[in-house]
Formats: sequence, structure tokens, C-alpha cells
Amino acid sequence: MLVQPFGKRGIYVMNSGDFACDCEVIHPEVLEKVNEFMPSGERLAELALFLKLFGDFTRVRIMWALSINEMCVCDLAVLLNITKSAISHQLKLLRDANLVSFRKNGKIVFYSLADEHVGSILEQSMVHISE
Amino acid sequence: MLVQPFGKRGIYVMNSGDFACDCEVIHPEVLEKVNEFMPSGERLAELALFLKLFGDFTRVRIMWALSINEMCVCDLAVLLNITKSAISHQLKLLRDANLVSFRKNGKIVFYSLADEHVGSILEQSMVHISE
DNA sequence: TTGACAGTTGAGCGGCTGTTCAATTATAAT
DNA sequence: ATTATAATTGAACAGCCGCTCAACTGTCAA
Repeated sequence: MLVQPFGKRGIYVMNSGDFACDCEVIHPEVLEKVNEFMPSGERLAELALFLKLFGDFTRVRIMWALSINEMCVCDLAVLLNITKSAISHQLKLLRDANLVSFRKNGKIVFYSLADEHVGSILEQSMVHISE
Repeated sequence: MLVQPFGKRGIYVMNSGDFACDCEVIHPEVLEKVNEFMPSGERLAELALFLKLFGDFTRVRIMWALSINEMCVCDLAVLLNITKSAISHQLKLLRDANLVSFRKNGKIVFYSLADEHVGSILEQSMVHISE
């Protein structure tokens, strides 16, 4: 199972069988309204997977560094003081999610942020915790 | 140790002892520039801890639901089809990080988003993955 | 006072995740 | 060809994390 389970027809599993919740609805009108505006479970699962990549110290530092300048794996390893292998593993995750892109020059691979959204999410979050 | 380790004077541990990286600097001018604009390790660690809360399917759904309407624990449990206990555990994390606030009315506790930053981070990220 | 119910909390379990280590690929230089 | 180095990859291990379960608190109603 790729992600945490959710109902196939959306997140609000109010129908037959396999109830996991242990209580009844208290405010039906609230539930109705929320269901109306809630994105699908698949969509929210994607969102969680995407945001999960931002929730790690190493990856945050990598992305912030790349928002300043493109960098090769070796320089990133020195910057963060961890092995090239660890950097490379994290870069693979970021590559697979299209958060970073790269160009090769001989033996050296230069990484950079895939687009400006990534940097702006980091900045906006930084602004938030600085209040 | 609360978070993953980083140098006490920032993230760029280029000084004495305990090198964990397994290579040398290739582009000194790049490292110098990045170091200049890089926030401190403490700051980036806070950022990662903050964003980590967004990287979970259940919490994302809770936060999105609360961005639509304030909700009690029981209704959230029905909405997401998981136990009140599971909801409550996640709400505690969100409370401790000041991402949600609550008001009590008799037995019932109503939760809502603490501020508009939370919703806007979710929305901005949703826009990003929808491209 | 008793019972029912909303919500919280702590322990414990299983799965996930980030790192290290070792092996491997690819490129450049001698 | 051989050596050195940048980078990648897979396996394995340790620590983290989210859920369940059971026990508990607090509030309301009978």
C-alpha cells in the first residue's frame, strides 16, 4: 500500500461496512458542508506526500541551498557535513518528485530547484514561524 | 537530541574535527555565497519541524477540513473514518505547534485553524501539484 | 449518585524513513 | 589500461511515527 488508506470514492467513508471510527455524527450540517468543499482523498494523499518532502532537516537545507545557487553533490555534502551517499539518496527523492532538476558537466552533476514554487513555499513557511 | 544534528554556529561545519562528509570542496566560491545567504541551522531545523506537520495524510485532512469549518473531534473522526483517539493524538501535535486553536462548549471541543497562514500553505501546495 | 458520552492520554506495536556501508557506474587524466 | 574521483544504488540497521487499545478525566442528564 503506497499511502495511508482512504475511501475509494473520497475521504468521507459514511457508507457500508468497515467503520473505523468509534462514534456518531454530532453536527450533520457541518459534515455536509465540509464534504462539499473537501478535495478527494487521492488529492489530499498526493498533497501529503508532496509536503512530506519538506518535513526533513536535510532536505530543507538542500532545497534552501539550491534556492541560492545550483550546487554539485560534493559541495552539498561539505555544506551539510554528511556523506555524498546521504545527499544523493535525498536528491533522488527530490528528483522523483520533480522538486529539483540537474545538469551534468563531466563527472559533476549540478542540481538546482525545479521551479520557483519550491522556494516560495520554503520562504512563506519561514515567514510564518518567524512571528 | 531533539532534532537531527547540525553545527552550533550554523549549518556550515567547515572547522575543526568531526567531519562526516567524505569529500572536499569543489567550488569554494559557490559555498561561500550559499553560506552567506543560508539561514542558521537552528532556524532551518525549526522550519523542518514545522513543515513535518504538513506531511501526513491524516493531519492534512484535519487541517483542510478545519479550513472549511470549525469541527469537534467526533465529527472529524466520522469524516476521516478513524478513531477519536487517533484524531486527538494528531490534534495534540497541531495544538502544540500552534497550528490549531479550540473552544470548549460543554463536553464538546471545537477546533479551528490558528491562523490563515496554515490554510494558505495548503492551498499554495495544492496549486503546485495540480500543474 | 449514577450512567453515558466527548475527549484525552500513555503504552505498545508495526511500519516507515534516513543514515551508513559497501559495491558499482561513469567520466577524466596519466 | 589503469587509477582516481563524482555520483548512484541497494542492503541493512536504528530511530521515529501514527495507529490501536485500554484506562482515564470531565461534563451533562436522569
